[in-house]
Parts: sequence; C-alpha cells; structure tokens
Amino acid sequence: MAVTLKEVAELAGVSRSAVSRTYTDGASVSDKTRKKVEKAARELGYRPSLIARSLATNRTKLIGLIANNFQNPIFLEVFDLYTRALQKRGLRPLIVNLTDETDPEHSVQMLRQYNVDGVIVATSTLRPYFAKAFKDANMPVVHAFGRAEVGTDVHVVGIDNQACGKMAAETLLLHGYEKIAFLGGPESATSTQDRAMGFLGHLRDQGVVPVDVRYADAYGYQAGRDAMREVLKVEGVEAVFCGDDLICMGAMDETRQKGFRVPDDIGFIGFNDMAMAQWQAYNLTTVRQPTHDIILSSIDLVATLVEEPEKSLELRIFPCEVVERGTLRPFSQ
Amino acid sequence: MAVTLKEVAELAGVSRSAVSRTYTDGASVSDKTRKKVEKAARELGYRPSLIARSLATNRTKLIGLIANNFQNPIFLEVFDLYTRALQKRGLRPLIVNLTDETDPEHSVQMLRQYNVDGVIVATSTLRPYFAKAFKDANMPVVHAFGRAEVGTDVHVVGIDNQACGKMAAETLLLHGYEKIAFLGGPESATSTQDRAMGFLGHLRDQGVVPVDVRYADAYGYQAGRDAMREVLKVEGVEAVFCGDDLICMGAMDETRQKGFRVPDDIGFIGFNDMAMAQWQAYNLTTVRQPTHDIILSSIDLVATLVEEPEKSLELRIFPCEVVERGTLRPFSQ
DNA sequence: GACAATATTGCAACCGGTTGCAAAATTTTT
DNA sequence: AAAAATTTTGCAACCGGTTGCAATATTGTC
Repeated sequence: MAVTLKEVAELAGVSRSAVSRTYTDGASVSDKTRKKVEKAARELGYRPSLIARSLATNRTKLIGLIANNFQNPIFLEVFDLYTRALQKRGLRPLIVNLTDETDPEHSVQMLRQYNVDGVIVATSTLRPYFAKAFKDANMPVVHAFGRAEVGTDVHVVGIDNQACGKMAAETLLLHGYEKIAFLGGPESATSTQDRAMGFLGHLRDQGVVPVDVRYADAYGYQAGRDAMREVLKVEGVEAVFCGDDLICMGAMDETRQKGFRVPDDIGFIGFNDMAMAQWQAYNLTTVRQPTHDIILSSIDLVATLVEEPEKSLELRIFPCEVVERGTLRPFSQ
Repeated sequence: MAVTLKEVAELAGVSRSAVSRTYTDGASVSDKTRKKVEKAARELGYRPSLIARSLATNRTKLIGLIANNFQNPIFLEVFDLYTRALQKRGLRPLIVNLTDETDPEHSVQMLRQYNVDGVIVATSTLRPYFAKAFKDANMPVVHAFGRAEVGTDVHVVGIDNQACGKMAAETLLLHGYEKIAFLGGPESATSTQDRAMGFLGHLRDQGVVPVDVRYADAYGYQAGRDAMREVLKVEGVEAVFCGDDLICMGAMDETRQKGFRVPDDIGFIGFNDMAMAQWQAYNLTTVRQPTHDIILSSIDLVATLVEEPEKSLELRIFPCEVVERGTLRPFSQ
C-alpha cells in the first residue's frame, strides 16, 4: 500500500541504506545520491514510516500527557499550548485521560506499550508518587504543575503554591479586609494544601483569624458554588480567597444569587488567571500562574531527559503575580 | 531493556509464535501452553510492544483527532468524551491542533507517518474537502460536527444545522419577539452558514424581517462581545440568536455592560448547551447539540470503517432540542 | 486399536526501517 | 603519481512482533 524504502531505493538505483541515510540527520550521504533519492521519493510520494523507525531506533517521538481534570477550561488552554509546542518540536502528545482511573498502573502499561519517549504529568491534584510510577517504569517523566516535594525523585516544573497563597493573603490584607475566608480546591490536592498553608500561615503571622476555612470537592464551578453556600452562612464574611478561578466563579455566582454584591459586599481573589477571568461578568482579581512558562519548560525538560535520562533532579519554579481586576474593593477603604 | 517475546518464549520453553499467539485473539493456543506463557510473562513483566505489532499488522490503534478551536470550552468537553470513549475501546487519540495551519497537507503527512488507523475531523468550521484530504491519503475518515453536504465523499456525523437554526427562530417567535437579530459565528464556517439559512429562512417565511444580521470573527467570547457592540447600535433589538453559547456569553456581557438587562430588555438564545450554559451568571436558553451521541457515533463509525474501508457513505444526523432557561422573557408577554 | 479429523506447534519469512562494519570511492598530502 | 586520510556506500543483522504453512500432537469415530 504505502511506498517503502525499498521501492525508493530501486527507483533511485541505490541501496536501502542510502535512502535511510538521506532521511536520518547526521548520516553521511553524498550530495549526488541525496539528490537521486529525493527525486525518486518525490516521484513515489514516499514518507518514512515512523512506526518502523521507532522499532529500529527505540524512539517514538510520542510524549505521554497525563491529565485528570477535563472539567476546568484552563486545561483547554493547557492542551492548546502543549499540543502546539510539542508539534513545533516534532513531538506528539499521547493524551491519557485519568478521569476514570485512580491507579497509575494501567496508564503506565499503556504508555509502555506505545513506547513513549517521555511522560508529562500535567496536574496539580496528584501526589508525586503517581508520577513516580512512570519513572519506575523507566520513562523520563516531568511533573508539570506539581508539588516541589523533597524526597521524591521526579522532576517538577511549577510554582511555589505556598508563596502564592501568601501573596493572596497579602493582597487581601493590603485591601484592608479583615473577615477573610479560605475556599480551597479539593483538600487532597497538593496544590490546595500548599496554597492553604501559605495563605493561612500568613494570616496567622499577621494576627488575623480566618472566619472560615473550607474546601470544594473539585476544581470546578459547581463545587465552588456548593462550598460558597456554606461560607455564606458565616456572619459578615468580607473577602474570600478561592483556590482556583473556576471555583471562584461558582462562588461569585452563588454570592450574587443570594443577593450580595461583588465586590461591594464581598470581595474575591482567585487563582490561575484563566482566559475567562477577564470576562466582564467576573472580571476577576486573581493570582496569575505562568502556564505558558510551565508548559514550555516542562517540554524542554522532558526533551532533555530523553537524551540524558540520568540528568540530576530539577525543580523549576516560576513566580506568580497578582492581577488586579474588579473583585476586590479599592485600596482606600 | 524491555522484555521481549523471545525471552518469554525461552523462559516458558515454547516457540516465539506460541507467545505471540497467546496475546493475539482468535489465535490457536492450547490451555497448557497459554498457562506456561502467562506465567513466564508475569515473572518477567512482559508487555507486547504495540510498535512492533503495528509494524507487522499494519494497525496502530491510533485515531487522528483533528481540531481547530482550542478557545471554546466546549472542546474540552469534546476531548474529554473522545479520549475516554476511545480509551474504552482500546484506541488512542492522536491529537492534531490545527490552530496554526490552514493547509491539510501537513497533518495528512504526519498522520500517515504514524500510520493511524483512522481519522476523526472534529470541527464545524472546516469544509468537507478538508476531511477529504485524509480520505485521499487512504485513511478512513469521519467528519464529526461537519456539514452533511451532498457531493462530498466523507462520512459525516452531526446535526442538521439548518433545522436547528429554524428551531431557534421558532422559539423566538413563540416567545413573541419581533425585533430579532442574528449573531452568527464566523461567516466562513459551514455550521454558521447553515444555522443562518435555517434561522433567517424561517423568519422570512413568517414575514419577519431581522433587524440585524452579523457574524462574529470566531466561535469565541471576545468575538461575541465585539459583534454585539455593533448589534446594540440598532435601535430596539429585542432578541438575539447567537450561533454559539460562548459568543452568546460575550454578547450578554456586552449587553449588560451597556446597561441593558437580560432578558427584560433583550433576550438571548444560544447554541450548543455547553456545561457553562447552566452557570448562574448566564443561565442560557439554548439549542442543545447532542455532543455525546455525535462523539460516540463517530467513534463507532470510524472503527467500522477501519474494518470495512469501502463501506458506503453515511450521514448520521442527530436531533437537537431547545433547552429553556432564563435568557428569554416568559411566553406570556 | 487403527484411522481420520481437528487442534496445536514451530519454522521461517516478513513488516519497514536503522546501523556497525568493511569495502569502495574520493579527496588530501607528499 | 603514489600513498594516506577521509568520505561514501552496500551488506547484513537487527528492532519485536505476526502469520502461512507444514509437521506434529490430540481427539473422536468405528
């Protein structure tokens, strides 16, 4: 069916090796034969089979991309960047949807069977041991958006969630808020734990006692609404730090539905700065996570690891920043 | 590095064929040898290499999934369903992000090189000839969310956009609206063209002249806002049919920012019924597209085509329905 | 228990490439 | 112009599986 090396070789009157070398960079071919080969290839419409090449070289150019939150639009932004950036490097993502799974084993087998060159675990809700499962199966692995935890041995690219939590606290205090609530993502998510620690820690240091500390069931809209319903039962909440923009939007909708105004009655600060944070209906003040940097860097790192599997462990941490929009009352109280 | 057939065969004391047959369904192996093989495989942690198998069988279990809109959260829902449903069938999506490309050629080459078993073009903004490029390269292809156009020869799974446009018109008229505007997606998108035709056609049939007909630059939020800004310049618009929920949300935000109330001053009906349509801030009345059915059906179809490439052309059309929420004024005017 | 029918097994070729090695061709040096 | 150094080329083995075919083993029949 498809045109093969052999046919090109015959038409060009050279050996199969010559054809192969024409399409392998770094290989030694004279200009003359290269020309002959290229002409023949053009005539026949030849494209080397990546499958066959993979078998011989043990490289597939496939990168496993593990994700487990397909409810949060920020992941569409993440996929967009990943697919394009990988594409640009001649790599392809092999997406694994972990929604239905809790055990890494199945995914590990699957990616091993496809012989992926590397794995990027792109989620902030899984503990590093999950990423470690891939490492144990001998694949280069990078945990993007992961927790920089000591004691694990997987490369991590992400942010300092604790520092970011602190930034959120500072921002609220700066705006003069005193009755502050924390509305985190799922309590089991490492990102939430760290943000909580940074946020609540700073409040404590400043002598502020949070009026409520609560966790949503998921990094999702409805989860945010449901949790906010509880927060609103606390008398006099002035401001809420939501551990995720989507949660924040849910929380805001619930707040407004209950008749409160944002930011006049209750202020909000979110997390991520997803595209939707700019929407007029929300216009969210939020902590921006440098998604772009994290993604590019994680691709870079995994590509390096493919060449250099024993590279010493790296933690790449990018800084966040607060983006002020319209969900906190003005400074001058 | 990895455990191979050969090693398992040696440990089990059988031929390589026996091992291969153990993992090929439909092949003939006695219980006795199967047991021996499985034991050996377990001890060694053997997994057959899909790459090697692909080379021999000419099947990769990879399905190219072509998409070109990574701005619209509905696509995250689409990806979620695709990845999971394919996964469940032992298939894997190989995602192609067309954002940067206009010419199918590059993607065709790429998917050919990976020798994908089939291709699903999941977009409503591309003309069928785009999908045809894959067919011409001899891959089974299904155009999901595509236009059921006569004269092309690619299988299509989708909806009758024209009928859906008509439904939107009927709904608005039923609600007693008279000064009606159309705010479609990009004019070049076949889905928009068809929705416009159905919508405007029905208005015409009912003797209603639309007060504005306008197209957003993309199926996106900002595009919706920008276009709505123009629509609002028309005196006395009462209701708007937006060709997409996301556009609709942008349009509503613009409307509200300009001081109009929804639905009291201006009513909206969207298209798709994405998850966010239920959000409190929008609570969109919209035409629901049966995404789920379309996706499952397109996977089914492409899987069938893999076995039966010459299967006669199919157009699978699923019905839509109007979901009434809160963006149109009550019936009794 | 002999014979036919059926099921299982191993051999060897093949899928479409890559690559180490030695031979052949070309270029450089003297 | 011959010798040495360098580049290019083809051979053949290999990557890790599958599969048609013939040989062998098992099961069923009378």
